Amino acid sequence: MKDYREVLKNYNLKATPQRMYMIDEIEKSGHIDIDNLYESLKNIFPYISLATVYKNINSMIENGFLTEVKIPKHKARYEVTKDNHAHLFCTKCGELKDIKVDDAWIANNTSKESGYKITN
Amino acid sequence: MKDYREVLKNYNLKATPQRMYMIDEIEKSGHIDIDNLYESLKNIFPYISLATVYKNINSMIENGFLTEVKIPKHKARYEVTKDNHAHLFCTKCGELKDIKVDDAWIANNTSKESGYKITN
DNA sequence: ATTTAAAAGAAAATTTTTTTCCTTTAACAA
DNA sequence: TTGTTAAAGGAAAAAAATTTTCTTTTAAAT
Repeated sequence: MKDYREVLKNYNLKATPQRMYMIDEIEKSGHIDIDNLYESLKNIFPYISLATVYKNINSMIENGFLTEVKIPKHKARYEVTKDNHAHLFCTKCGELKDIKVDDAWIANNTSKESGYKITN
Repeated sequence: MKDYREVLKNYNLKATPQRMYMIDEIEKSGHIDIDNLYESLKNIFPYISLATVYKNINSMIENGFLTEVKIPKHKARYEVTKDNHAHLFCTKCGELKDIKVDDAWIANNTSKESGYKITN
C-alpha cells in the first residue's frame, strides 16, 4: 500500500491508519459509497465506527482531497479529486466509470454562453 | 394555472389537486427541493403531509415525468423532465440554472469514445 | 349514484447522517 | 525518548431525511 502520510500532511489532516486505509480503498475502487467503504474498513479495523467514516469523508471533501459524486436514486460515491473527467453510470449494473472530458474546454465554452465563470 | 389533468392522465396518475399544484410549483420554480415545495404547498393545503410530497415526487420520477437533480452538499431538486440541457449551479447563492446543451451530440461522441450507449 | 382502486394524511418506523462525550493517539517540542 | 496537546477515534445518542403502515377520503369509471 502506498504511504499517504505526505498527502494527508499537505491537507492538514492527521495521518491515522484509518484514514490511510480509507484513501487506499477509495483509490483502489475508483469510486465507493459509504457502506461499501465501511464494510471493507471493518476487515482491517473491526471496531471502526461509521461515524468515523462519515467524519473523515466530510473533512476530506471540505479540503478538496475527495469529491462527492451524486447519482440519481443511489447513494453518493466518493473519489480522489481529479480533473478532466466526467462520469458514466451504468443503469443496469450500477457501475460508475470515468470518461475523459476536456473540462477546461467545456467550461470555457459554456462560460461564454452563460455569462458565468464556471469553475467545475 | 395550467390544467395538468391531461398530463397526469398520460402518466397514469390520478389528477389530485395536490399533484396539480405540485406540478405547477415545480414548473414555476424551474427546480425546487422537497422542503421548499412542501412549504409552498402548505399555503394551499394546510394539512398536506410531507409524506404525500415524497410519494408524489417518487411516483412522478418513476414514470419519468420528473427528474431528480442531485447537487453536491445540497438536497436534490426536482424539475419537469426535458431534453438538451445541463445545469449550472451557483456555489455562491445556490441558484440552479439550465444551460442549453446538445445532449445528443455529446452522447454520440462520448458513446463512440467509451463504447457504451449513452442514453442520458 | 355507486363502486373501487388510488391517493391523502397522520403517525410510526426506518434509514441516513451528524453530534456529543469520553478515550486514545499522532505530531511536535523539549 | 518522553511529555504535552489538539485532533481523531469509537460508542451511543440525537437529528435529519425518507419510507412505510394504516385508516380515511376522493378521483375516475361504471
